[in-house]
Amino acid sequence: MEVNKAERIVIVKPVPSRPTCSSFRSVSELLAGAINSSPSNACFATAVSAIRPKTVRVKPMANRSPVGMLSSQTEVSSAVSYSSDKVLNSDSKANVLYRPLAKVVSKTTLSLSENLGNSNICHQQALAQVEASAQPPSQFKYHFRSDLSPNDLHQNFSPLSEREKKNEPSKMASENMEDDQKCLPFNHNGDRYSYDRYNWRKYGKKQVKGSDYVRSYYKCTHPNCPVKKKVERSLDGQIAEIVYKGEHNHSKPQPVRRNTSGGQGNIFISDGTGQDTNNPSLSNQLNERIDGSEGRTENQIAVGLSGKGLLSYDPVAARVSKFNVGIPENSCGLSGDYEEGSKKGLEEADEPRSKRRKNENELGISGGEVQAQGALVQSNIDSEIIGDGCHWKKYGQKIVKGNPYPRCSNLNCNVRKHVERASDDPKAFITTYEGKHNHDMPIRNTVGSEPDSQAATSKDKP
DNA sequence: GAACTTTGACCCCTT
DNA sequence: AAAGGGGTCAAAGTT
Repeated sequence: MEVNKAERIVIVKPVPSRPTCSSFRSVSELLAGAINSSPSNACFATAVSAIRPKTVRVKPMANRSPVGMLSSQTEVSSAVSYSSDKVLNSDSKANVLYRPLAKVVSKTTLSLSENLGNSNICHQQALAQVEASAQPPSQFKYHFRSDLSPNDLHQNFSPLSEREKKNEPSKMASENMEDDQKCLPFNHNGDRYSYDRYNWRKYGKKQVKGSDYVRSYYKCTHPNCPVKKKVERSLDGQIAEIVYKGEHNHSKPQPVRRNTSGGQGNIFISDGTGQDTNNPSLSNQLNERIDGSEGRTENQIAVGLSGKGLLSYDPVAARVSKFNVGIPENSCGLSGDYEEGSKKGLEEADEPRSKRRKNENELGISGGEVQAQGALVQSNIDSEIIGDGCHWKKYGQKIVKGNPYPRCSNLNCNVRKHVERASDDPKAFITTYEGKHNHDMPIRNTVGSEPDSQAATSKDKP
């Protein structure tokens, strides 16, 4: 990878602000609405919490970067985000990492995914994004954002098998809440798995100066493992950024395979080939992507994820893949850090931690992974109306310097959307938004679009 | 009582 | 050299 030291690395870190929403609804209402209402319900997005960058933090990283930090800026930058036409070069010090604008998973998508009966859509998308960005980075920084709460997403993407067992809509909300706990990524030892399948222990928490973010510090619980990660979350618990540091000196915790009566796998993907999972292909994907984004020296993974977009693992994921409804184009409610995201959901679920832990122990897959899986319900990128509910017109395309990803810039009103995708994998893509819509979103009635909406914009609408 | 999180304080690095 | 902020520690609190 080519290194351009003349350039500087700049991380633009917007500070989120909440758009006002005249029609607030309770979580249960949202859930109910997501489950029962039609896909075209534009209000869903409105109801979903959203974070929109209000200001930006420009943080020169060159000096502070640990060894190897951002050394593969190419992947990082390109994979994460863009600033207009600035080409983000590898190790470039001039790279600009934009924190993607908050996005909302449209009701349409939720409905669709529900129809598909899987919870992997978002997860796959996340994986795709990660994969797209997961070049051999020494430093990784993923930026995913979503406006869905763990419950929001999870509720709507609950596993098919789970739904099949539940016939009473009125109970779905509460039961799904419970499912959240059941789907916590914990290993058999009770240690908490993150989406990355490592175990983390929180050792610190701080309010990020000059922003609304709260930063949590985690250490890998594996003995002598030097890996740490810090997770930034907005006040409402949404994960804004995850940064990994260090290299694991051990393999990922071995998953415990369990089968429950409901046919819920709750299985962790093995470190190897993934053959011991219900979905080998998926497993491979996960491993590849996860491996590609983690465990590298001084990796900095700022994953734009939705701490709230948690989903339970659905062994039926394979089914989802079959549907492959479309090409993901954005980061829907991702849970790069399942641990973080799930926590919020758990707290909201108001369930005793002891119980949570118990449930957690029964699970092997991280919600983040699942969530990413679920992100695949997307429309084609070149569609005039993309999943974010807005019209987009492709006005350019270029090969990102330093990597093979073509980059498209869609222009609409004041908003630009950059979509980066791997040439060899149409599912691997990174979407970055710039600017703010100055108009209402077109109303769609079609199912099949995806959750690629910009939260604030959507929320401002009635 | 164990395990984990929270939180204030401290240390160190950067500016 | 001083101030400010980030990262870490460790006691207290929570489940």
